[in-house]
Amino acid sequence: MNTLTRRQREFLQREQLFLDTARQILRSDGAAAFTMDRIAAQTEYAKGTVYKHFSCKEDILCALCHESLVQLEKRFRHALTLEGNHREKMMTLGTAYLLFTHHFPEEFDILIAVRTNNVRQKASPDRLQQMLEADQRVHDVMQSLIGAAIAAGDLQLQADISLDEACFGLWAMAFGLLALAPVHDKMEQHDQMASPPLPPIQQIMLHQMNLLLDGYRWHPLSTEYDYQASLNRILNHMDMFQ
Amino acid sequence: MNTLTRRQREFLQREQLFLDTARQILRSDGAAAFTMDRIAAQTEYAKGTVYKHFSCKEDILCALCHESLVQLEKRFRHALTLEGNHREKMMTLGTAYLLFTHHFPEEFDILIAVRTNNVRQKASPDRLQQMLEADQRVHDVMQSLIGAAIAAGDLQLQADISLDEACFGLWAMAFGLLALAPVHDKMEQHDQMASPPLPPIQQIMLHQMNLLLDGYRWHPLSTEYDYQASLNRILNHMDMFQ
DNA sequence: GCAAAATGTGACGAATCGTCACATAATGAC
DNA sequence: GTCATTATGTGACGATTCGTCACATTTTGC
Repeated sequence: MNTLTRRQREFLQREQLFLDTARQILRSDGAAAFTMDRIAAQTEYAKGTVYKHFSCKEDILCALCHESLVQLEKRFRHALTLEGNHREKMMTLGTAYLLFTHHFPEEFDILIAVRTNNVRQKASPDRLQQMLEADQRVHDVMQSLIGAAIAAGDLQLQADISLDEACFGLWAMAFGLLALAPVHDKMEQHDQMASPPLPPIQQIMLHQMNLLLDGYRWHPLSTEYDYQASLNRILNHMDMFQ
Repeated sequence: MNTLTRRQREFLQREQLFLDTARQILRSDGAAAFTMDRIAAQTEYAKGTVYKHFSCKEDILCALCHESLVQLEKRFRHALTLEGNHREKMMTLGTAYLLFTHHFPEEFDILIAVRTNNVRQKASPDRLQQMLEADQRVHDVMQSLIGAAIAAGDLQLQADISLDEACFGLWAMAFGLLALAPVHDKMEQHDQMASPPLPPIQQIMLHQMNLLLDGYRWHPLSTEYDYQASLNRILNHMDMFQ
């Protein structure tokens, strides 16, 4: 038996409806079309009702971001089930992140926008906290993998680097690559039409992660193992998320 | 003799006044106070006049971003004059970036916001192009350093990694670290009050760059040289920018 | 069946964007 | 110097969107 009353359940359901609608608007018509009125109109509720759930627009953004992070966590957890060594699993995490941002560029835009003070100041503390916790859970998946690699002897962190810091560094690298990739692509296109096309972001990510992980001395090193060859297996493994 | 007429000069001067004012508003009162009306009022021009210069709000953002990138380029060029090996110079670039973002967090917020499609779609193509070019010039500084390191034999890129890609990877790492650092700090604070304080972002950046550059096999490696000891020298060198 | 509490509404004021018809000033031809 | 033409400057305006609130409706508990 459910511990919630019908009304409470309805409330939660409605909240979900608002979020689903908001996300759909964002995906199909972009950030410009993302207005409170539009959400209200499309769900056939009044705007006041939307505000019963969310303190402001940025609050919805944070809620969406929270959901995205949950999605990402799901993908990350699946990524860890890949058959392979720990470093391949780490690469799978990177790939999962990459696929996610490419499939839902608008969502990734939110993940970026949420980094600015402006958004964070407006959103409600509760929602912000929830988001941080989801963020933490994503990190936890990475941490568990790094921990496993250490336990298995594939990796040995330098004394002055904590597990958390290692995790943060890898995360930041992936985020930076994905956030800057679109612009980088554009610059390349403008610069030189005739030159060979830049290796796609996927290739870049493989390279850069290999370099960073080699820096960590995470075995087997890229000189000892053909990670390029793992790529198809990894992509196959993540295929179920389209 | 100036090739511009008085009016053209006045026009440019006024444009600069608008930009300076916009930046000042942003720094002192934050993004929320950043409105076209406010800029017009504070410069004692009419709003229409502002729109004679900028197609929209996002256009100003891009112009500010452009200026910030020019600033950054200046600091980067100074960073290269450090006495030391090439890798220390690269670390100085990272430090310059870090100091810049810490001194002007609002400006960095712009640099982040400008990554989202929403902003890029609204800004005028001209302004966007200008910004990309400034971005490119910053990259060029990095590239020249990497090139010098290669020429000096400190670094040898793998065959499948272009100079441009290497540059992009380093840039992305730094950007990611700096963009995510504030949130990371907050998460740490929430999680565990009693634990030792996280190494500040400066320390993290040193570590992560060391790891990545070790991955590149950029000599001298962090195991062969005490880069921790270089830090003060680097900070001193960049002191002139406060 | 009714009072109190919870929920839902949409008109409203405020803020801001970007435009435009008109005002004012500068320029240059004569 | 005058005047037509061009360039520049203005701020009222319509449109959009945010977030609020007094009131309407529904549900709940008794």
